[in-house]
Amino acid sequence: MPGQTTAFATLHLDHSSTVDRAAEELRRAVFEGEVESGTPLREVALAASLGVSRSTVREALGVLVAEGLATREPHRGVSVARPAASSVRDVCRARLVLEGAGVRGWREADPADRRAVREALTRYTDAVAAGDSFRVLNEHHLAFHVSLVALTGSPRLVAAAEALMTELKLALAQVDRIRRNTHDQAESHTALVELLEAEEVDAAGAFLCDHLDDAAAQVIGALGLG
Amino acid sequence: MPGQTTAFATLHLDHSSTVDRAAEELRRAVFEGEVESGTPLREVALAASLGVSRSTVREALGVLVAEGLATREPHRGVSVARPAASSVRDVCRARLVLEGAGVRGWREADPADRRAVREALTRYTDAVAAGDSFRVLNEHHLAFHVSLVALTGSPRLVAAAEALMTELKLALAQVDRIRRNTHDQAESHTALVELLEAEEVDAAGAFLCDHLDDAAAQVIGALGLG
DNA sequence: TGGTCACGGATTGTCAGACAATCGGACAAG
DNA sequence: CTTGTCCGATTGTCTGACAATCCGTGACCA
Repeated sequence: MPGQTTAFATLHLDHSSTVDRAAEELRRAVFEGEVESGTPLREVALAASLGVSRSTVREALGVLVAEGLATREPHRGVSVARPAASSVRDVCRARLVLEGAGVRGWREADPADRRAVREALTRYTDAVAAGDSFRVLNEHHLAFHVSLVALTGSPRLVAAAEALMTELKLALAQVDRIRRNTHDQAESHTALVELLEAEEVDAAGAFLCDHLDDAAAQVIGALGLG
Repeated sequence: MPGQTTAFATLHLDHSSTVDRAAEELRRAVFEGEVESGTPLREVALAASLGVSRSTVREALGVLVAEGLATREPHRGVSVARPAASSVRDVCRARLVLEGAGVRGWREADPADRRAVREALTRYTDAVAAGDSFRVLNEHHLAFHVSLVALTGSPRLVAAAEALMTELKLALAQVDRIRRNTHDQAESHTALVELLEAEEVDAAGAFLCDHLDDAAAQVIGALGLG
């Protein structure tokens, strides 16, 4: 029966639970900047607002907390996490380790993963050229960096990198009005990939190191945490 | 008012919630090998067994799932995760990146972190010499490896490493009767630290690479997953 | 024989409502 | 300025309920 597995490849069905959708809605609200950092997320209010029960809200809040987007204090509830300068620095240091490992492994990496890096870059630069919204630019930008980690071929490192990016998106959500020069960013990334294509792995690593240092400094500066 | 902050520094109070204790008990049961991998964790049965409500059990199960110790399939419930050969390999590859970063940073690391590595090693070797149980040996062994990651000074990388170790403990729980030669292991770790003390960072990195490859192969072999 | 269908028990996902424990603040008293 | 007490708000946990879903079993039919 050839073709059976590919026959209805375009069909979808939403298998998401109510908790998933609630968590996603909360994430969106956080990234969209609808709730400031530090805002307490009251269970009853959210339940009423989302039209679900308190149990469901509690579970969704647990997801947010596990992702690091919110913090829970016993008997005091969950509030949107407030990014500190130290955590931004730590995220970037950790990223350097993960992405650096990917960059160093460029030569031995799976060709498919290398192709994914190129594609992530073009998606990003295309979005910049198209003048897309700040949020989708961030999305493509961070996806590119994750694709570097994917060069290691390790799903767990990719998952760790995605967790870091989530935390970073939280910080970026607070500075979305402070538009950095995304065009420069895009060029910088193109240069990085060109170094990789030339197999100048060490140079690419050094480049990445500077890039992440810059990123940390910019975000911290924009947050006014100097 | 000098001394106020340090006055009652030794006092403690258990602030753990029922969910925390339930999750801890489940973890213990998993690591102790009381439940095999793949065993379904039924909510009502656990609630009755632990003497808590189903809501509490559900939340505790969510914690286990988030830690990777169990997997949840929609409408099919939570079961103890079954370690695959590929995941063991991936965990070790990821560990190599994290621990390798720590080892490479030995020279620039905080002296306190370096001391912590030495202390973790002696705790491990002491436990081996004292003929401690298999489980506490694993605990000390993995703690040593985490202390290597801590050389990076990044809490997030340490957290990621701890997540990996949790997954490994799950796999090790299944082979605890297959006693590996832990004495060799201890000597191997001592050799690693001696390389570090001599600031032979590259040699230490290569050593670590071999060590982790061995570890992966041993665990996979013991699991009979070839 | 082999495949489809319907049924019933078991389990999860979600809900509603309840109550004690805890927290934060206001306010009085020493 | 510290201590003690009260109160409203909120969380942590429990109980009970119900629809949706899954899985096995057996009937039914080509």
